[in-house]
Amino acid sequence: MFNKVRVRFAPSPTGGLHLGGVRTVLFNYLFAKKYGGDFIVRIEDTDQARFVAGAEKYIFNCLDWCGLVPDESVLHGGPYAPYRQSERKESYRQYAEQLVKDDNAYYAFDTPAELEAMREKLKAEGSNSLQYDHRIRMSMNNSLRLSPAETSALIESGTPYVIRIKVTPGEMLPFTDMIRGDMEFDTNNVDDKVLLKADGMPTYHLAVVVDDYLMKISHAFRGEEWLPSAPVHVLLWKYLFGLDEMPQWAHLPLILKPDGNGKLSKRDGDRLGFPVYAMDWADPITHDITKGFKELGFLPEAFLNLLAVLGWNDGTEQEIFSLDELVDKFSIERVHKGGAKFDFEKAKWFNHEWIKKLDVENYEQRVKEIFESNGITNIDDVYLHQVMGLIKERCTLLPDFYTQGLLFFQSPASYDEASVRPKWNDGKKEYFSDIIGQFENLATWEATVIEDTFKLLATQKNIKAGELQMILRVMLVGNKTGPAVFVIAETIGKTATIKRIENALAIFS
RNA sequence: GGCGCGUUGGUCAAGGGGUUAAGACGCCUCCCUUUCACGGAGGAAUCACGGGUUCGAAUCCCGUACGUGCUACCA
Repeated sequence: MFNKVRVRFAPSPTGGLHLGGVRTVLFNYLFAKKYGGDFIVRIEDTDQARFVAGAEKYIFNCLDWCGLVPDESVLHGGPYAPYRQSERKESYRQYAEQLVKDDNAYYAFDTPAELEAMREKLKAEGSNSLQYDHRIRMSMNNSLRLSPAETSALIESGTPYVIRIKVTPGEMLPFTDMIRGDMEFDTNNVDDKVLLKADGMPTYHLAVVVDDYLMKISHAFRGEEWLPSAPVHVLLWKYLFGLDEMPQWAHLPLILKPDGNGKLSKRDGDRLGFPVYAMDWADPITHDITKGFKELGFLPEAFLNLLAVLGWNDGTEQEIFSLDELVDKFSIERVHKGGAKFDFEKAKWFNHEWIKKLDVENYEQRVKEIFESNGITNIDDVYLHQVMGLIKERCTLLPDFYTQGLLFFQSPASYDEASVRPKWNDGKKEYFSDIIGQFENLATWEATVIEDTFKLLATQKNIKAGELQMILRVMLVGNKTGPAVFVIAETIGKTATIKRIENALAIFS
């Protein structure tokens, strides 16, 4: 066991960063910070066919937005560089060859067509296992069956080959998972996985084990989908470095689709109208953009919060947690075993709560950008700040500040006449003509003063103040929504208030 | 098909032999406000099924069902 807690997040840059990925990073981060350990980000780019240019940079952008800063990574440096697997290629081969030497692995020359034929044959025979394993390896084209001379002849002639692990059947492999407790795997069901590919790149199986050892990883968190291949990793540790050095594992539950069945995927987001990626992901080839939580108007605090409580809770009724609180309260034992369906409605609720909780200073720059992208420029920062304070409790997503706040920047484009017409008459018309004059004469323009003036005239004219108030609201806002009407009047100012009443009067009369 | 993992309201979930089975989201009603929202008070809705073990099971055991994952020279 290593002395210091060292955890790692190891994404493969093949596209956007989805919810499950961010949650894995988050749990890694919380665990590392809780125990004063190191949080390492290593890039798993051994699959050149699926590697996507720009994806690595994108991943770091997402981490940056979330505030999950690595202690060691490609970007941040560290004592165990390089942190990109493609740059560690040679060291993997060395370990693979060592395994062969120790008779724990072997060379295999089977072509893809031969492998396919093998599976077809097994299927035809009604076998319930289509794996390349102890049952069939002696009938395949590998160094186990071939003589040493035949093997070296093939290698020297440049025949492509892979290195496969040699799994000894009939063994029970014990294994402890931090979330699931003690488990056991029967090696009879474990196949001879490829460790080193024909192109010289390692597969994930070899690379994680070697890197975890070399980078002194003490705890490893990954998705539940890795559970079936855990015995391969345990075996590799046993063969290469000894089980005592193996990190402790935690297999995280999956995040599932809200409807139907299955793991949440990018397609579900498109189909159901919510994001599954942390930030906008632009496909470099098709240029399709997949929406991200950030761009949709989520706060990073809310995003992290909702992810943390998907599959974990601290046992109390608390649901809103800051990152610091999470570091303090996180415990791996309280992570669930079962997958959780993602609920976008609840996700929005978290954002709403965080918008209310945080001072607007934390996000006013982003809101300003939203206004500007909608053509509202020359915004006064102090005024925007004031407006945001007035409407924050009715905003769920950041763009709501635009829809809710536009009335403070522009006169209504249209009016809810259906609400006004039934109440409209000459008395009301006269009232509003008169109120303009009274407003003009007010020395102080404050909500309470405006309200008093407004109600006094109503009493004098013997008109119900409530009805007038509704009409005033439609005059100023265009519809029956928004904060307290006299506060709106105060905020937009005397001139604008009078102007808007005059505009509306012209239309209603 | 084989193997693994899981299963408390629609969703997230607490609870790990004796509880009126918490709480949250969403939904509904009411109050506040002559608006919407916030806030407050209520409501409907749950232990997958079948067997055990036990005085007693949502909790322990077995089976079944269902869900989900893996079964690539992908991670």
